[in-house]
Amino acid sequence: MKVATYNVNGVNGRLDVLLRWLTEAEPDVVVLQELKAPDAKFPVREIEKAGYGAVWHGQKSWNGVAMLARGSEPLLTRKGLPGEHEDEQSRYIEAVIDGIVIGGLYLPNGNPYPGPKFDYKLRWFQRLHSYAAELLDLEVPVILAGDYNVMPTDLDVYKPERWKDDALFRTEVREAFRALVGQGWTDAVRALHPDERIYTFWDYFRNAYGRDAGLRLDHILLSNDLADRLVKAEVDKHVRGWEHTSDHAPVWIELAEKPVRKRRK
DNA sequence: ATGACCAGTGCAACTGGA
Repeated sequence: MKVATYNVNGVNGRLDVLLRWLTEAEPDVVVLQELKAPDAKFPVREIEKAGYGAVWHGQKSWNGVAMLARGSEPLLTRKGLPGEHEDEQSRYIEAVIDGIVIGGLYLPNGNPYPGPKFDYKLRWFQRLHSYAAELLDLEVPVILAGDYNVMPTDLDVYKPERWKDDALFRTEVREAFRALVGQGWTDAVRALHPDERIYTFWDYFRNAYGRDAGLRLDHILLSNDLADRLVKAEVDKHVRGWEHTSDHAPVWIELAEKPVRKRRK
């Protein structure tokens, strides 16, 4: 089973790029972020034509998340995170596919630091932390994938010192990510590539992609039983080099049918 | 330190992104 996360940066504006990648990569499940479209403008017809069932949680102009399943309909279980009733930003969607609970998320950017947007990011992180713990308590296979808008360590940034006061790299935010993973999640890409510089985002400015001045922002977290089934975790970096493309590249994992590794600890 | 590039909205020139 191949599960991917992709910040498309406009699902309609870049529909050609999304469909091209779906055809090429053939993922079984995809969580999408930054739809930048209200519910009524989600391109369900084109996505179904490509062979995918879909659920989505849109919003006018900004944010927006979706989940696609190849050859089936995701069973929607949640839109939005609990804990802040007045939160109107579409940043979380959850569905069950093949017996796996899959959460697709788009964590707030949080810039500029300091300020209300940064505070909202930390609150959102705290809500995710609480809800993620509830998911683990269910003792079913769970994936939390998406654009976390955090580089977890120095290895995930082309030039760490330049980013230390940015909302994507502030100590509080890295600490929040570390605490989340510490609940018992596995960062799939890092688990299989512990020492590699791997990026998932390259700025449109300053020829960032050409210089490989990237950031690792998109992560796939696995509950323990799924971590045991992890066989591959990669970034489709070449997609960032396509014409008219998103500033993020798709990230994906391959899960075996049965456990392939021993439980750590 | 700044600005470089994008999409969306809506028709000029902003906001938000990271």
